[in-house]
Amino acid sequence: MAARQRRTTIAEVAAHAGVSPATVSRVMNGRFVGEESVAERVRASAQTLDYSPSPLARGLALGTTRTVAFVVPDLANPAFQAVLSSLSKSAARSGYRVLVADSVETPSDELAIATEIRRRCDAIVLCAPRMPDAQLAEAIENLAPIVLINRPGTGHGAAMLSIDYHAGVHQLAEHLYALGHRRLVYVAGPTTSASDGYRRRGLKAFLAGHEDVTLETLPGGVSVDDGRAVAEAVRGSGATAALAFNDLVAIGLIHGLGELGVSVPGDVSVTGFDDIPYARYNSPALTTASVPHEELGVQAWDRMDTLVGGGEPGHSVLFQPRLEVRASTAPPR
Amino acid sequence: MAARQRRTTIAEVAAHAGVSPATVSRVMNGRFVGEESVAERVRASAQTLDYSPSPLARGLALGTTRTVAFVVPDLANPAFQAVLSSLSKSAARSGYRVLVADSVETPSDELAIATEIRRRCDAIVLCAPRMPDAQLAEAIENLAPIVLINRPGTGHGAAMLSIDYHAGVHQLAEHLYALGHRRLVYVAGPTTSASDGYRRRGLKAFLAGHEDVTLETLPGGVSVDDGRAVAEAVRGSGATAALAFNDLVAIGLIHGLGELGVSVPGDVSVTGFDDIPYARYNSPALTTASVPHEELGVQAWDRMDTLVGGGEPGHSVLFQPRLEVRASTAPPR
DNA sequence: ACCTTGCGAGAAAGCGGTTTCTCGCGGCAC
DNA sequence: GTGCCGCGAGAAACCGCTTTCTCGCAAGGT
Repeated sequence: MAARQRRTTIAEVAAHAGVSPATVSRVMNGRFVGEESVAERVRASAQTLDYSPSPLARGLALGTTRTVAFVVPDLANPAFQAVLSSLSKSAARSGYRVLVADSVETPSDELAIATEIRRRCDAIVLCAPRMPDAQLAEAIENLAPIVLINRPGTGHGAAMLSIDYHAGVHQLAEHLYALGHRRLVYVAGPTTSASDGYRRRGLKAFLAGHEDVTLETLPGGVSVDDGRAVAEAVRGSGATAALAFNDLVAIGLIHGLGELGVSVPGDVSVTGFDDIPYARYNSPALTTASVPHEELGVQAWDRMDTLVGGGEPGHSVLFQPRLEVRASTAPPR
Repeated sequence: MAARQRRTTIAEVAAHAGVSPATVSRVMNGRFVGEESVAERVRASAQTLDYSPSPLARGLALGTTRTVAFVVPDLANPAFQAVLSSLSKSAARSGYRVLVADSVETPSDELAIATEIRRRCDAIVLCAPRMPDAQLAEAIENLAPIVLINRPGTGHGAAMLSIDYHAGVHQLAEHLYALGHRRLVYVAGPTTSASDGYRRRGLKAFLAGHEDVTLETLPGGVSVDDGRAVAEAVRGSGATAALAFNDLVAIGLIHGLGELGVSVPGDVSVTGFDDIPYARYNSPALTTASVPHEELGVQAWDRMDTLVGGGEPGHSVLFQPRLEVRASTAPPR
């Protein structure tokens, strides 16, 4: 490897141009008010020496890094990837970069990870579904400016962008009900996950309005493999339709059922949640609740931007999922 | 929003513990050799004041940020997401974070983006398929330590991790040939993309060994939409099999053909490239060249780690794709 | 001719750490 | 009793940049 670069410093440029570092700084930042010839000389020196200010030193002096953190449970999840991709693009337009981290290997460290990464930047977009409400409320103060994702109702002066899981799962259940299904099974997510809680409550509300429906809940997970693993239990449940925690689980479940010779939607209907890009290309195409992940990223940046500028968090928003009926659901046999 | 936090500084801890900042620094970094009681007092003060050193200030003093950049053409591409996810996990184990950026909105700025983001951190993992060889060679020096992805052969003292597109596409073509296909069409990627060049050369090499095969090349792209858009042209080509630039294009193409009433693999066989997680769940499941993206991320970190430690870039590695035969290919009618 | 203004630009003090250099002090050898 | 050594810990320089403070100097007013 080539010897590590030693970048030219502002002092060198100053010496080269025969001015003080202060002047170079002013010229570089457009705050220079003196003679144009001096500015020109500084610019020429900077050019010649291939100078560009150290973001680190600037950050220290200015107290701002032009970087924001993005922390989610699992970067491998396409839903979060969609948010990240759009957040990164939005931030880039304002000259900000995004620092990423996930807590998949150590769920209990959500707070520690967020705290650590937050110190490296100006603000944080956090999705911490497993952090207890009380702990989160306390953490918000230290993490601010912060945009919280998927924690509807947690309040406490943070900007909040969430998905109405309750409504989404309700819609899915209504859809299945309308098709004629009366025995449902819910393939749950992580039991400690807040968003799983909202789904459960949504289903409970649905059940309250439909006395003729029975619902069984099966422990599931968040990944394709989790879905595949629960296929046998779903078949054993005798249900005619399964609501999966998310699209990944649904896809895994469908293929797991396929391996057991159970056809979808012939024998069992299956629904997902998220509408990841591949939901529509799955075989059969997945009926799901569509979540506007890109919009979430864009809005997250907007909030972030106003917060960093010293603005208020603004109102919480609860994105309404849109029922996306595809081929994985059909009337029961 | 709550007033912006003012973190406690090392000076405050020093004052509180009745020692000098130097001592606090030494204690915090385990370089303290004096009386244990002093260290204990410092630790207690740090605890009380909830002190943690500013990574920014540390970075400036130490000349290291414990951050690496990850720059790719498009963060929305699942292939890159897989690499990022695994890179981030690997880096995290060593206490490093990953800063991301993509150049999808301004392909010509690949170099500018890489240069800018590189200054914020210690090293960079770069995938810049559209950057001219000469420009890249020149840039490497400024960007080092750098791990280059998908630029086999570019050398110049950078660590290089690549996919053997040439071999991969060759395998796919051989597979189609073995099935009996003689009229092929290649749905190309961006013409300025280096990896598209390797694929073209791979196909040319294949053709040289099979005089009875005709190959047409169609302009395509990189996304599902690009694949869908080219469906009509593929049908019009009269070919019995199509090799798509990547899995996304293949998936789009398959569904585009479906809309035109052309069945896959009944009427036309289709292959992809990458083996993204959804390739196997597509309908029909996609025959493709499987690329070890997670492994790429892990290895990228390994290289990075040794480079940052002052080590040598090591040998270039060319990952061999594995032919993954699924349901999207079959003998021609 | 003298005192203000005002402007252009440098000196220096941070930002929050790390690290080299220095120094006081107690213990040991002679 | 004196000199030297070593240890513990503080003073100060430094990382690279920003910004307030300061100052010299030329212009303008009386």
